[in-house]
Order: sequence, then C-alpha cells, then structure tokens
Amino acid sequence: MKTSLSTRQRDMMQYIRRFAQENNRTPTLREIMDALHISSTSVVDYNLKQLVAKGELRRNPKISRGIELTDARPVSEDRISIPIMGTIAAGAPIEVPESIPDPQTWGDTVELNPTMMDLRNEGLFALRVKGYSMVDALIADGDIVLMRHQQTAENGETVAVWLDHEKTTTLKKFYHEGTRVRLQPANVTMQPIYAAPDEVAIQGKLMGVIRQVAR
Amino acid sequence: MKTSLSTRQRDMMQYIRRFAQENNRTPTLREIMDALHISSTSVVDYNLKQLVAKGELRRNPKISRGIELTDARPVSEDRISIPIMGTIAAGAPIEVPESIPDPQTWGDTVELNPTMMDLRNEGLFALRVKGYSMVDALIADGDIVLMRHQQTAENGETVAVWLDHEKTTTLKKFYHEGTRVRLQPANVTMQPIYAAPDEVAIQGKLMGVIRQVAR
DNA sequence: TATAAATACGAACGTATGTTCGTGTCAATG
DNA sequence: CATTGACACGAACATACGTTCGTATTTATA
Repeated sequence: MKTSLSTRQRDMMQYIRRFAQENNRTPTLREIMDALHISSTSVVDYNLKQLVAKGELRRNPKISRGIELTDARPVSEDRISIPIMGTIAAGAPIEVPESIPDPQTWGDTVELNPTMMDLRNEGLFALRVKGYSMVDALIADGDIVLMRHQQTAENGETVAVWLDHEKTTTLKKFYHEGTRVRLQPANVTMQPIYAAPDEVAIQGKLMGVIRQVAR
Repeated sequence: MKTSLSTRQRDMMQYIRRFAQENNRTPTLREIMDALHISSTSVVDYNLKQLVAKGELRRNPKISRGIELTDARPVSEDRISIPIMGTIAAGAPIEVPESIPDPQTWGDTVELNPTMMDLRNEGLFALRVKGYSMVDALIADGDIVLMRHQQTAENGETVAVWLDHEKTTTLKKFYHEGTRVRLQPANVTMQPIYAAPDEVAIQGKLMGVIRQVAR
C-alpha cells in the first residue's frame, strides 16, 4: 500500500522536515506556500490532506501549526540528563560530589533514554574513567560510569566507598557481614578488604557503564 | 544576575517544558492558562514577558505558539536509532545479520545521541550479550554491544569474525600478519588464533558497549 | 477527442492565538 | 495613611492561521 507521492508532495515533506528540524515547530500553510512558491494555501491544504491520507503526516485541526511528522517521534522523549561531575583516575580518590548541583550549572551531560538504559532519574551523576584501575569490574579506560548518590547498599551491589584509613574512594562490591563489611573486587583473584562499618562511607552506587571504542 | 522566579513563573516553566516535551510544540497562552488555572491570558502574557526578561525563554511575536525554550534542543536532534538484531550467547555462533533491514521492520532499538556516544550512523546494529563468553573483552552478561557492519579491519580493532573451520563467529582483536591473520582475545592470558585470510570473514566491528547494572 | 480524475487557483471566511488596556488587589515602604 | 511596585483580572481587539468553495488547468483514460 506504499502510495507514491507527487513531486510537490515530496517537496513539501522535505521542507516540513527541515523546517521542523531547524525551528522546533512545524510550518504553517503559508510558510510552506511561500517556500515552495505555491500560489494558494488551499493547494497546500489539499496536498497536506493527501499526505495525511498516505500516512506521511498527522494533522491536528483546531490547532495552528498542527502538522506532525508521523515518523519523527519515538516515544523515548523521556530522556534524562545526567551531569558528568568529574573523573576517576587510577589510584586517585574518586571525585564523588557531595550533592547534585543545580541543573543550570551543569557542564557536560550524558543524555539517556529508556531504550538504552532505564534509570530512575534521582540522584544520578556520571564520572569519566581514567586508567585501568577498574578493569576487574569490567570497566575500562575512557568509560563513563553512571552512579546514583546513596549512603546505603544492599549485599552484592557495586558501590563507591570512602575508605577512612586509605583516604580514598574505590569501586567495590559491598557485603554486610555482621560486625564488619566486606569490600570485594569484581575480579575474583583479588583479595577483599574488610572494614568496620564506621570506617567506610558509601558514596554512591554503580548504575551503568557506557563505553565507546570507535566511531 | 540570577533573578529568581515567582511560584507562578516556575510553574509555567515547568508546564511549558513538559508540554513541549510531549507535543513537540510549545503551548498557547490559553493552554497555559487552563492548565495552571489562571484566569486570564493577560496574566500568562505578563509572566511570559517576565520570563523572557529573565532569560528563561524566547518569544517570537507574529508567530503563534511562538514560545521557545532557551535551552531547547532541536526537535529531531541528531539521535540515531540502532536495531537490536539478536543475541550473542557464550559458545554459540554470533547472530550477525547479513545486512541491516528496513527501519520499518525494526523491533527493539537503542537510541543514541552524541552526548553519550558519537557514532557515524552507517551500518550500525546492536546485539544483546548472553553469558560471560566475553568477559576478557570487558563485556559482561546483559551488556548491549554496538557494532558496525564491515568486511575489513585495521590492526587492533575488535571485530566479529566468522571462523570457517569452527563454523562460529567470535569477538576478537584483529591483526594482519603477512600471510596470516591473528585473532587475539582481549584477555592476555588466552592464546591467539591464527588463520589464513580466506578462512575468516570479518562480520563487523565493535563500536561500543552499554551496560546497566541497576535501576 | 471526450470525459473523468487529479491538481491548482484565489478569495472569502471563521477560528485560534497573541496583545493591549483600564482596573483591582495586596504587600512593602516611608 | 499615602505611595509604589508587583501581580492579577477580564474584556476588547488585532492578526496569524486553517478551511471552504466555486472555478480553472492539467493529466490520465477510454
């Protein structure tokens, strides 16, 4: 049922797409008319109706600028922005922010949508990974790790923990074990660290990883 | 110069953002009026002017629905959709598609934007990883790997290669070595595979990895 | 070539939408 | 208590924008 478009209709589609792209809104009949040197809005209207019939567009009567592109609208507009707050470097303490600052002041951000990662938008922040200090957690140099601010952890969750004696923060799997906590590297060949609960402070929890290896 | 907003103005901003998000167009004065139970368009207009003065938005007089978010990203910004074509299971041959099918027929997709991964949109497809056959490449169970369809590779690139004798496809680092090719696991403790160039077929190249560990 | 279907024309019209303006309320200030 | 400035009201108004309609042109079809 792939009805073909007339030249004019194809031109109109192209114009509407470009216009929407550039202006964040769809054009009016008259804008289309002027751009394509059509002599009457009724001609535009006529062809618009054809395009609607052919499924290329939707139109909302009663609403000015009511043209809508049928394709350009994956529901995933529920996109969330996450601020990139700094860097994790091998050995160096992780820069974990005290709190998430005002969105206005964010610099770099990562924008996620549910098709790729479905996170509750709450206390999220991101860090760039520098070096290979976390290969044992399957995290490489250049990765971006997504974290959520939180002070507690369930057993088995990977968290950023502040170690009081080392004066550093590292990324480990967390386990409560009665009077002590066990911090387990993801790499099974490495030894866990044990500590008293009040010697460690959970800074955040690992939610996801993004890695780009080529372009 | 961080002028603060009145409650009403904050509500209006919030509503306008949400409306724009959902409808791909900004609301009219009357829509704002109804939504926020304001009794006159003039009140809306008044506060809109305030918001413009405070730099929160731009307005295009002469144009209906002429409100523009200052921080607005263009509607169909450069977001790219990548079809999730199947699964990589440990041991099993990788399902690498012969070619990218028509977008119309895509089922699941991942949507990327340049803030998280900046890829040339050309021959891209994605696979879900099942099992731990690729931990040595820092790829875990549940990850989504992003690949590009291609038949050739530069030295050192991680590619999906079809092995003629094994009748399987695996993910390895690729090296030309004169008359043979070396397929090197990312894990240095594992032995490389050597093969004649005509016994292997490069199916695609690893572009990125997406991992979600919690929500 | 006759006829129908598709497309184009342009003006009139009606509604959607933004703007203006005189007036009113309320809190802060002196 | 008078003054002032921020904000709200509502109705009238102006114009941006979509729709309709009778008529012309072009294109396909018999």
